Amino acid sequence: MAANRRPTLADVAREVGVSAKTVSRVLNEDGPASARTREQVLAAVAKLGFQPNLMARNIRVGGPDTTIGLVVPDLGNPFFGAVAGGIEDVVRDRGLTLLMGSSADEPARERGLTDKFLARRISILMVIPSVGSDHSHLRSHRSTGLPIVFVDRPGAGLTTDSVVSSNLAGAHEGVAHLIAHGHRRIGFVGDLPTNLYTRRERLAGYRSALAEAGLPHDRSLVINAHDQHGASVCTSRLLELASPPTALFAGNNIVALGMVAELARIKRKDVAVVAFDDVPLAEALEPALTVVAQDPEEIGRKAAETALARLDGDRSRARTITVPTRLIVRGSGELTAS
Amino acid sequence: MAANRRPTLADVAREVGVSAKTVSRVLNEDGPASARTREQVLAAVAKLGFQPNLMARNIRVGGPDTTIGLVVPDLGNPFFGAVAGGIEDVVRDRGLTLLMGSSADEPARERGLTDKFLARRISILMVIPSVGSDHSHLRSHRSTGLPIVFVDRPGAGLTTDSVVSSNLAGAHEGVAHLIAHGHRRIGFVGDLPTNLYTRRERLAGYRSALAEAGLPHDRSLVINAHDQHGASVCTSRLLELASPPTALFAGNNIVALGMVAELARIKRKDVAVVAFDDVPLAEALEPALTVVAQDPEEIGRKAAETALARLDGDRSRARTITVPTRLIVRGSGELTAS
DNA sequence: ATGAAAGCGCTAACAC
DNA sequence: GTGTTAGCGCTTTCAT
Repeated sequence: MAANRRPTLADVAREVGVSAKTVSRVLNEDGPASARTREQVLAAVAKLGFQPNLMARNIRVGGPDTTIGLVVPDLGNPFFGAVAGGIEDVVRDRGLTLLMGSSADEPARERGLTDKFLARRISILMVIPSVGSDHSHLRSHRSTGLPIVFVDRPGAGLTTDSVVSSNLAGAHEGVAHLIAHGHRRIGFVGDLPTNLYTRRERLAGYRSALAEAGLPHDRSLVINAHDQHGASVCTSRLLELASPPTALFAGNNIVALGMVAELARIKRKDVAVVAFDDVPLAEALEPALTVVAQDPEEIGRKAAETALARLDGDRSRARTITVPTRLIVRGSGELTAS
Repeated sequence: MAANRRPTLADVAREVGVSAKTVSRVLNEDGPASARTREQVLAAVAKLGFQPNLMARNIRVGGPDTTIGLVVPDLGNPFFGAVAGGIEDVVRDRGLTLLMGSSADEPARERGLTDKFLARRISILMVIPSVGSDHSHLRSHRSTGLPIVFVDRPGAGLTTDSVVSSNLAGAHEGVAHLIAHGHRRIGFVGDLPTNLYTRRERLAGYRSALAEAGLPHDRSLVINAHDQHGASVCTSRLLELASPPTALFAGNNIVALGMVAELARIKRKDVAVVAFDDVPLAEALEPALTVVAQDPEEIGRKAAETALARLDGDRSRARTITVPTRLIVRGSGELTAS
């Protein structure tokens, strides 16, 4: 009972008293088959509980496997979960299945995952690149016709399609919102590492908004954190400056959580806040949190659509698709500067 | 340039002037190989950009594929993302990769995914069962030695391992907390459909806490919602009753979001609340949200450990592992009844 | 309408 | 230390 072999095509054929090829024909609705044969085969399949071995099929047919490899930094981060959901929505109809792994933003783990995926002959590769990753090794795969899409951040060493949020414009809009309410000293708490693409773009948006308003750029107001707790520490540190900011901009969802938690802890409702990326319960906070919302599902969908187009023969040059962000005004950004 | 064939073992062998088996030996560190041969082979592998075809290998070796199939209801729900992360943490060292798909809680989609996974000859199957699914068709696979684990909810029609939260005890503890603060009319907003395992268990916990305190069970105080908005509607409906509850219990994280959002919207800070499942920013709310926290990563880890033990030959009878919940008191449950 | 033989890319089993 | 043969489970090609 323990380790029974699974039945094969040959087993089914033997059961019916027919050749393997005939069974194959019935199951794939390939060539012709008499009604009687078809019935018998189907009956035997059901009886034996036969399920075709997809790997064996793929190997013979030679085409890629019907999977799509996706590398994310962290499976637990809802942002990436939403991206994955968007991808799945689009590829489901094509019969593609998601192969997923998390890189912890470490290039070595990212490389290990992509190598494994490639060894499986995936149909599409999608990567949210880790900081410091180099992707030139993927060139030979691209030239084999494998669609590769970088998601959320651009890759390095390989020219291919990518899908990102309007990070710079979104941050600009959020900071401009604060400036419009009279703030002149605005703190920025960003991601780590500091050369992370999204952090650089959003910081650039922060700076451009300041420049547009003719405000000076004070480096002491820019600080970075790796996790939620770090963001809390950064927040209190900024507020303890000799000349503290009257408003804060959070560079991502995790930072936003830490920042809001810290402001609640020290009961500071007078500090204006705008966060990049929406968070649950933003409306229930006091004041309700104003955010620059991303659309992770849409990012996933666009990435999937692009990759499928490539699979269908689209040979146009690599594009970068920008998914717009949206300022959702809820109150926390409208506190006026003292 | 477009659809170049990927190099095979034979290509590498030809390049070096050696047999395919020798290349295989070098790459898998199987049998012996002279230092010189090894070098030449490695050089050729690098030159041609050869990557072994894992599917071909698997088919020959006959063992299962080094993947683990995971069906979740919704990729975007952070609870399931955290479960997936816990699983990955445990199986990574064994070289197993996650194959994931979302069922939308529809039995047909769940079945489609498991069938696809099984056709790929996965090493382990993990399912968060949809309401109404039947799993008796998996019996033949179990008897082939495939470890199957139900996660978060028990499956139907198949006796196998499962890992769940202490739903009943957790809900009991949360409701008892409210009772201890003088509440006698406590509303319960649960999941839909009403026969969902987690809802039934948590409702049972709610009832047992009432019974323990000698409180009557008023059916009009129990109501259900499918999504966040529905939970908001349920919340206001409960509060509009002729004899409204003074405290509310939220049956899951999504319901909690809707409930808290609604209470904030109508500015009711006098209603005590305890939620099942933690939510981000619970500490930053006013009052801070008291929750019965689950540990999704631990659920994932336990499920993975159980499955790996089965893979390693554990033939003991099927177990149900219960991962404890933890009451986190933050304030919202301590409002005393008027 | 069906079957036989060959072969996809790889490795097990046996040579030498 | 290395090569040969056979064969995993399936499909292609060509017969019949």
